Amino acid sequence: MAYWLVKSEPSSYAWERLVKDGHAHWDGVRNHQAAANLKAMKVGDRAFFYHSNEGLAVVGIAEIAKTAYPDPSDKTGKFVMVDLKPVTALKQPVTLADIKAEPKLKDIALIRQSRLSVMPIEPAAWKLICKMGATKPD
DNA sequence: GCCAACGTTGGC
DNA sequence: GCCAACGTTGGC
Repeated sequence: MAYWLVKSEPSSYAWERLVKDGHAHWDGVRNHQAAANLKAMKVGDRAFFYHSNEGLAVVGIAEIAKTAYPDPSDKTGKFVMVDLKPVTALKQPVTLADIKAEPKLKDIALIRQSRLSVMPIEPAAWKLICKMGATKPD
């Protein structure tokens, strides 16, 4: 199983809405690196759900419910989307400040490539962030 | 609201 | 194919 982190602005699609809906279409990605990460996702992979712009924290864990398929909102036909479903909220959100304050996490893509919206997470970093969020890794 | 990072576009 | 201009993202 692989681990990922996906970003969303709460004003466009918040964690609470994913929980309420029970699933989400992760569309709208228009960055090739992010799209490549989407294509590498497999059903059952886990992804941290990060709130950007507002909140600035990892708030929950989602699971990949469907692998990449063409994004109908993309007229060029080059980009893809996946489906997500909620697994659990973190008992305690892990903020960007918390992550920056942890030396072991200083090299994760969330910090190194601040604009990337879909990124892989190392298993060690996954476990650590779960621990910081007082939540079991699986 | 500002600005840094960075991807994309278009002129040459 | 280079590079300046411009647009977008996201932290502060």
